[in-house]
Amino acid sequence: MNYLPYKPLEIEQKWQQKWKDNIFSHAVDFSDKEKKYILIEFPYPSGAGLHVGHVWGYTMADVISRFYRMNGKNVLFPIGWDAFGLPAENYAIKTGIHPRISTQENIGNFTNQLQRLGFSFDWSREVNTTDPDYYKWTQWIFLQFYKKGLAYQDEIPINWCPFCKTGLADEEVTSDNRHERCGNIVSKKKLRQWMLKITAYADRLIDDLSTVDYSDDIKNQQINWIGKSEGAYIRFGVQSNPADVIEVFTTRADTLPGVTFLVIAPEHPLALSLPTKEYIDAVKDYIDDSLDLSDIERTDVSKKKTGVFTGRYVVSPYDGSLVPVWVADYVLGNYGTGAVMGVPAHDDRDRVFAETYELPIVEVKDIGFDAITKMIEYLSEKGCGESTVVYKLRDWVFSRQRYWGEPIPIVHCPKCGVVPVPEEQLPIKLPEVDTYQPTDDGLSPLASIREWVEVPCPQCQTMAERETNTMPNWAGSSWYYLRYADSQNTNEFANFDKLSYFLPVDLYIGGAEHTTLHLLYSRFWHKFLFDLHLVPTPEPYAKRRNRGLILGPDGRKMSKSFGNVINPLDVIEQVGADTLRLYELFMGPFNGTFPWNYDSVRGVYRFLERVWKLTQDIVDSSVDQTERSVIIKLHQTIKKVGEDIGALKFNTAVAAMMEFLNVAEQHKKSISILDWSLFIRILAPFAPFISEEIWQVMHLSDSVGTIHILEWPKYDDSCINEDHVEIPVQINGKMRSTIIVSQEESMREDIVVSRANESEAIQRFLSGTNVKKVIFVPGRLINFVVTLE
RNA sequence: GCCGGAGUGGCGGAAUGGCAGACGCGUCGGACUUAAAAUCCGAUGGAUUCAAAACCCGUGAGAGUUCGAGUCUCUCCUCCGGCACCA
Repeated sequence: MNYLPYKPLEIEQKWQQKWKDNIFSHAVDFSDKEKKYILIEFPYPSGAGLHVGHVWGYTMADVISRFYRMNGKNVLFPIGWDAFGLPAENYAIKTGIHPRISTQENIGNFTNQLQRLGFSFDWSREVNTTDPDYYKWTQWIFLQFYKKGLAYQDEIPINWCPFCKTGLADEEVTSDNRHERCGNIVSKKKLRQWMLKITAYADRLIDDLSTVDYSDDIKNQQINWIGKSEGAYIRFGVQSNPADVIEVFTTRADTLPGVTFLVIAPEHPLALSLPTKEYIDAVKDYIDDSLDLSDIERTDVSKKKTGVFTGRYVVSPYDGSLVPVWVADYVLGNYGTGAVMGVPAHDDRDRVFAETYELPIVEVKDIGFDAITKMIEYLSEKGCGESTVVYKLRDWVFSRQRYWGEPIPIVHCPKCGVVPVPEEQLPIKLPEVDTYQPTDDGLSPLASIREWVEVPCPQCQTMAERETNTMPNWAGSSWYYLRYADSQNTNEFANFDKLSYFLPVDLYIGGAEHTTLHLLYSRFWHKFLFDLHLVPTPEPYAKRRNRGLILGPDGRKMSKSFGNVINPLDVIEQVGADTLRLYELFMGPFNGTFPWNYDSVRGVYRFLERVWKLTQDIVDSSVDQTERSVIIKLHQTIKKVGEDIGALKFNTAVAAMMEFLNVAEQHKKSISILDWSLFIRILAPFAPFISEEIWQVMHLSDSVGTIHILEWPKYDDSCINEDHVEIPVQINGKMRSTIIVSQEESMREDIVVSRANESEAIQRFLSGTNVKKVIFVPGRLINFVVTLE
């Protein structure tokens, strides 16, 4: 016959237009239906446009959302823009184009691309972190942190380029500690910063992981990141001046008798005041040198251990012996107390240090868990120490010296000090500036807008100054999933009842790179809001899975510099969005890593084209009855695809549909339109465009309604099982033959055994042996355990 | 070094402890075509064999548990991801 050709671009363009303001993808507040909240990490709308990695994650979430809708659920599947960030600001520095303008353009571009892919987002709930109506609430939440004492200021070293005179983000610093733009060595500069006290939630962030369904690798990574370790503080008095005390942290208090030296970090408060006259110059030089080193260099394992003696001794609280104090950069200032006791016999790093400087090594006999307990008891009695818990997790540096972020709603008053902006004055909007370059002394570009900075103090009306730091771009993404529940609310960040209906998120899909930052930060914010009774659940995400990584065709990570980036739009131009969606799902399992393969894209295109053609055969022959073998395969496929979607096994779901097509093509003259339409329905969540076209245009149904609100087909159990099954026959566990029996017969041992014995091949293998045992797995297999006669 | 994850055909991958290699790609052969592309049909883990049947070997290596191991246990190797002088 003459087939109507499959023209994906025409079909997709048509439906894309019609779906623009579809409402079947809108979630309903307080519906009687069961809700399902499917969340994807909202994108940063970069100038480069959508990435194939986005497409993969979003397609999986879209399939699930469509599947749940067809199963009668009220699905919330929202989208928004994480639009503050460094690239837009750097672009503005380079071109002078306001970040708001370029961001708006990029959002328009992303929107088109997402719609082109047929994602069934609820566009009525779109959020944008740079919208003052949105960041008003980001600022508001900050004020709540401030009021509870969880937002505070501290002097924190930042990356500083002395040549450009700007502060730098970590990602602007190359691995050899240079500014990526100008190539100059980056140093550290201490600046006043706002901090959020995430450490106050460290225990709960660990403990509550047991209440959520995150994959084990995610849980482990978060636990290791928080890095809880139990140990003890031990205090050593300085010999020359017992008022000075050096406190160390150790997890091995039992090794205290083996202490032969003490090491303090170059950043330690006593590092400059402790040394004797004789040693002070050497110590100063050493500290200057080590502070020039980057963290990466300091913590490089291959680096030689260096240090310098202070000329001072402390007194061991264990036996009163004198212990020399050294300064060395292998001890970090920001972990524990910035000081450690050197026990070279029981710690590798201490041993290397001791060997380098020829310090004594003393072994401790009585070590272990009990010894630790005894030692801590002994120390607490003497008042020289106590048990404690420390964390690797540090408080969150929450300010940036940047323009393109949420202004921190604080006023600094010469009389009143730090004054929070009254809530009714929110949002504090970003002012227009002439230049986006940070100032020479490392302040945000906002600092030079005097008419914005100078405001009367909200408390005493004295002229005061606004905080000019902005928030990091993790701020807006820490609570966006809450806003989706009630995105238009002007009185509160979201209505509690609506939150109670939609929360928690049932499935959160995103990239592994956000496991320890965004995911942890947003859990922290959520718990804080929970404590204020503003959100209904202690955890935001009931289930989290990280998607894997798509590599370039050359097997390397996609990167501009390798020239191996696949642009999803190019793929769509060639084969259409349905093929792109299906291909990415088919590539491999949810969290795997695989290279792009053009030829395999072709294979998926062929599949859709064959579906298209076969539809015409089936409509053309218009039979009422479907061949039994096709019915069986159809119902097996409905079952398999439904189960696979629930288990996030999209690759095998697609494979199952391909298998069905292979069977169906063998019997194309004996498939009813009705049965075929069931197959098109299960294809619909995966390939929404071609399914809709087949449904509405190719007369599979009299209905003109969209296929995407139809019920997911039910499979018939009586159609799942084949009439006859092939049972493998094993001898001593080795497959020797198979027999074919009916479904009922396959469940009966006596019949299967006698049929097996009838088989020629089996008789040959059994001759000359004694059957010692028969293992029978009903419906599955028979195994004769034999010995030679 | 530590913590995760993974090693299966030429490639991506599939397999509740039960017929290893589903599905797709590629390759080979054939049909159609003046020809090519596209499409369709068939074959496709390896060894052995003129060929077929049959048999043998095969899931990183080695042991173990089991009637039976890609799957479970132990030891080792390799790769990927994350963290790392964290006391």
